[in-house]
Amino acid sequence: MEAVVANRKDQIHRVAQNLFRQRGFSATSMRDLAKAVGIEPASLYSHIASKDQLLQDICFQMAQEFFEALDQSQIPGVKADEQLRMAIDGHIRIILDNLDASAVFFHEWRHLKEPALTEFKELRKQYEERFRSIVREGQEQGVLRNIDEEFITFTLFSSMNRIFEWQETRKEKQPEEFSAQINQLFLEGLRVE
Amino acid sequence: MEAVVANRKDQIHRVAQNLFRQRGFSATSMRDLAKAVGIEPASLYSHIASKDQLLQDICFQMAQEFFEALDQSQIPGVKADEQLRMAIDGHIRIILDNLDASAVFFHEWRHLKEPALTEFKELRKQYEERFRSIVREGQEQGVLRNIDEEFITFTLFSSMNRIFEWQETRKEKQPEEFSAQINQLFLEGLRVE
DNA sequence: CCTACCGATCGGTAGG
DNA sequence: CCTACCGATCGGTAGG
Repeated sequence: MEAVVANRKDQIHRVAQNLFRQRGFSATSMRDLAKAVGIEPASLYSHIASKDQLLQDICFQMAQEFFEALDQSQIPGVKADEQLRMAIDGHIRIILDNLDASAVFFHEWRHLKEPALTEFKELRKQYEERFRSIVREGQEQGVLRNIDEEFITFTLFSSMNRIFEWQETRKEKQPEEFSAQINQLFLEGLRVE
Repeated sequence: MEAVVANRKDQIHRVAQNLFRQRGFSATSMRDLAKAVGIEPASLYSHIASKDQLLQDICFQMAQEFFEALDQSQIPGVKADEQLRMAIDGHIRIILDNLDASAVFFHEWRHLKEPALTEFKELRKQYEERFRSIVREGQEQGVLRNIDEEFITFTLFSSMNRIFEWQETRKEKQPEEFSAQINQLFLEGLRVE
């Protein structure tokens, strides 16, 4: 029975990620969610604590995925431009592997309740700071151009974090090519020649 | 009395833009809006037709602003790279002049009801196509590098359309510098040397 | 996992 | 622009 409960919980999470992405967190009711899962609304609460907790789980699970990918891409002794390339690859891979959850992560985090909201913002700040410090390192090593690293990182995240929207507008292009093209644009544009 | 009504209507629009930005369209109630304006909820309907109409007005007014700025930046006989620079300048200026409305435009358009939703997507598609055609022109003229113009335009919009979030995270930097830096990144990165 | 149900809140209208 | 109010829907609980 434990296995069934675990599967149902996973199913609820998957369906919730999809609905929250399509309609937004606030515009998705627990009745919508229950119907899409195929059970009565009240039955959801055998598997999850609350709608708020559901959003919290989705956002913090994604945060963990991003941090783990970043940890793996930071190998000591590797030049900063290569570290940046690997960090970009990892970040984009996590998004592509979790399209619905990523959309919720980037669009719906505002609806987190305190103290989760403050903690979320803090984690995001730390994550972005690690990218900024790689850029700074690259500038100190002389392998990256000396453009304001606050701006570069902000723009880099802007570009990466909307990849999940690509499919919503156009489908001819494989999203996998994104990583290579983002890297080309930012690294060829930034690398000292 | 007409003047008073017009002012009140403008005030409702401004307050709504701010609330929809902060809390999202679905999570903002007409009671929240009325309270922030300083009148009773029912009194809102002397000035606006519905909550849906309010969102629709905000989104389509912004769409018009963007198109007008683009029209003004397209001067015949000007080289495509310079036209792109002016189009970027205009787009970013509209965002900076309408921070709350821009945030609603970019985040809350999903909640538009049909047929407005379809019309909105169509307008956005047309607008983006005009940028893509400037990039293509630049490539044909040999002044812009031959990187996939779908990708370039998508990434360019990703970078420009999140400028309104800059102040939410950091305040040290003037948003006005953005236009120059986006242009530097994309045009120096793209321009044939 | 269901039936039955709660109090709260929603967008909006009637009538003045 | 207000008072009074409508039907619908919300997240969630009790009890089995």
